[in-house]
Amino acid sequence: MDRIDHKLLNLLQRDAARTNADLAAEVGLSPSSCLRRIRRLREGGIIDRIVAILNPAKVGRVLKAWVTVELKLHGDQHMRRFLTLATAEPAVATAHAVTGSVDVVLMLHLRDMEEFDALCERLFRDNTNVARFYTMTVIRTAKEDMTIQL
Amino acid sequence: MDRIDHKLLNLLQRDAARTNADLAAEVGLSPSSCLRRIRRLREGGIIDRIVAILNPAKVGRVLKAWVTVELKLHGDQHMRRFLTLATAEPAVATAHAVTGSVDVVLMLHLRDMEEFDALCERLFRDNTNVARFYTMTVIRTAKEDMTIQL
DNA sequence: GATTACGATGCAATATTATTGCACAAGCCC
DNA sequence: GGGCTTGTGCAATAATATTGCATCGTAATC
Repeated sequence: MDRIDHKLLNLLQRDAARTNADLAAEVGLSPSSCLRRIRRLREGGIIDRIVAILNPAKVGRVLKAWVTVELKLHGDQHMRRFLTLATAEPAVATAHAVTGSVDVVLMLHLRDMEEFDALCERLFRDNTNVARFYTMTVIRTAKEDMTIQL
Repeated sequence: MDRIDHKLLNLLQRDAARTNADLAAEVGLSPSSCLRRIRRLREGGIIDRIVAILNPAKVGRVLKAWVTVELKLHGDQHMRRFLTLATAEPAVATAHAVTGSVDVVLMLHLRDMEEFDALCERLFRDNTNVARFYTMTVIRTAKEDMTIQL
């Protein structure tokens, strides 16, 4: 993991559709060396996967929201059960168990408020283990990378 | 945007490194047709970009945390200024202005607590416009897709 | 109902790109 | 220095993407 690897990772996090020859030129290597480095990064699990990022608005997911959740019962079983419920929902993009004033943080990608309402019904109101939840609707997205600057 | 497009998008969100022939077989199309669909999806902006997702732990970003921020002054200028500060930080993965009990939600990818401390110093304590901030450290990640199920 | 126009499809040819074998050079340990 | 490992570039090869073209199905128009 030297300087060139870092450079490659930064480039690939921005655009992984470029040709290998292109990348090689930018980092100052021959295509074959460059390819071998990238393969090493993939096989070593440094690069977890290559994915397509969709434009949420163009596929009808215009609303984004954070929801923080307080559970009533905090045992591992109860936490696990709630997380299972949450991850099963297509609208739930991320679900994390956290420390702090709440127990779970969810990120939602929604079509409209109706979908949100339905989701709440399933996830919060029916489930007796949710003590309280706080919704934060996104007004503006200033940054949204899964990128890790190296 | 028919059934096949949806299928392609779902597959590409999971793994965009597959060969076109592979994808074509899975959705039941010839390679050429499949390729033309994918190109249309890219050119139409449905597919925003293709990126490499790194394994945070393998590049030394072992801590993940959410921080919700309350600002003192809520004008557009002040909001904008804070978001600019935040997005400039490499450790800040996402930054959103939101409605609700707080004004901004940040997602952080951190090396260690020292980095967190330094970040707080720059972003929260020095900046007089932050009234309060709440840190939620991630214990467990149950789901973390940027994927949008279609 | 026939006809036209349009878009999507598959096949085959071609162009691009990834991949591998190999020889060489740099760094490192003994 | 000698042997070892690791990374490199070049050139040949394999794999893959891309394009041109004929065809098919569908829907709109007359």
